Amino acid sequence: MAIEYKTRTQLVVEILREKILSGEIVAGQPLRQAALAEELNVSRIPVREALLQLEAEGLVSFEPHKGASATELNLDQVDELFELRAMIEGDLLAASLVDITDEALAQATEILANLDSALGKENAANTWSELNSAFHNCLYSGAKRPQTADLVNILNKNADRYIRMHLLWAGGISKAGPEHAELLAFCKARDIDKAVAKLKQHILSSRDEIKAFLQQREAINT
Amino acid sequence: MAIEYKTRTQLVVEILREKILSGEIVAGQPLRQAALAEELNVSRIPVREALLQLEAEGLVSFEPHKGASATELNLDQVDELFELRAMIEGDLLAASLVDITDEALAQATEILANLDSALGKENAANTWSELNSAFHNCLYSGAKRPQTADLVNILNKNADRYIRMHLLWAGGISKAGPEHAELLAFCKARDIDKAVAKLKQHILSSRDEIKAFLQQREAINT
DNA sequence: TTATAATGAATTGTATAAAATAAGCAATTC
DNA sequence: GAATTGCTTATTTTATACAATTCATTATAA
Repeated sequence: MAIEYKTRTQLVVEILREKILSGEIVAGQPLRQAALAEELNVSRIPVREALLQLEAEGLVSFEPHKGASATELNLDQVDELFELRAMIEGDLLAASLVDITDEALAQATEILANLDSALGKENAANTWSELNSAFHNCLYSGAKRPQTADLVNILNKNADRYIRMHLLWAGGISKAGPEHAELLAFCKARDIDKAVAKLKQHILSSRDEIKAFLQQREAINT
Repeated sequence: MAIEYKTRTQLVVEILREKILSGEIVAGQPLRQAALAEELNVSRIPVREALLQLEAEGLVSFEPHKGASATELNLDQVDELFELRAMIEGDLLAASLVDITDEALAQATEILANLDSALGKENAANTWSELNSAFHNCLYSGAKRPQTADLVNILNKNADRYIRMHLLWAGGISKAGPEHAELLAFCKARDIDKAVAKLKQHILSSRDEIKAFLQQREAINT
């Protein structure tokens, strides 16, 4: 594999994104350009540009002259985000299953095995969310809709923070394991309707668990 | 209304976006930072940051060390874009109609009148696409889904280039006028199913006209 | 006391200069 | 003569320096 040269900006994007998704940078916290630049040993320009990119992804909000901060989604926004995902990913899956390859399905099976075994281990939240994303992308690979796939990935980056938070707190989306297996089974059977229904239900049930958790946390903090 | 102070970056974004949407900057053409900076009388930093923002909107593609260029959509991508729009906007309209206000509908009626009269005049494409966008947003105002609305607006900025191009070339999406009127009528009647069906058909029929135009142009250029 | 204006520190936004990178062309090797 | 290597130049990327803005604090006046 070729060595990938990356610009400082790209590196900073990746570092900051990971810090936000993992919760190291907590929502609402102001992100001072100078402080980040010094911490990462770069100048403020790549930091600024990284923050702009993260704003486009929805992870950061950037107000002119006032600075950036990690965004936080309220309950309504979580609702909106997961419903968007259910709709778009459902459509994408339907398009994909029409001519998905056996290789893709085999790969999904493999990822699923890793996914289950990842739960107990160290750093579970990070690897789990990465594998989860890979599993879903694998199922969508037949769709040949690159723009839609990009959009789904951006939406997932937003959802990811909440999924990880929930993983850390509750040890996982409790129903994800069996749901994934059922979903994959419908896909292998090429039963589009049932697969799409299962996927939507899967996304919306994780939404429900996350919302319940957020509500609980809110209640404690007031 | 208060005067809005804008950063140079924001001004550059607006200028470049308009140039791309209007076709003044043609797709594929490289966008040299130094040249743009001199032309607009700013330094390269705000130009860079503007290009990054436009990349997030999908109007520009930015390759490290190689520079930026206005993106061009091929036929498949146009398909994908308009189908995404049909799905998301259809869902948004359905949610909106549940409790849209009479004021919003009255406003939409007004915009529609302006829209029809805008067609003959000078600069038709620019004002038309602005009013078209306002009309649609008006119909979605009841949904209270700010994130989805943002997403729709980004997708529309991409579609806009093709809509304007088609307007300039063929004098308008031929069926848009009557389709808008029918759509509004269904909305006023709060007939969600028919309104959504009409909206989707409206988006997809404009897709068809645009694709036909693109195909024709492609045939000529080869 | 309250409202308003002035002050200054902290922070962001922009310009310019320096460094890094890529692409094209000439020189060299085989 | 084809392929490779090294240099030149154009361009982007990053650093540093400076200007503009915001926000909190203090001073002033009603």
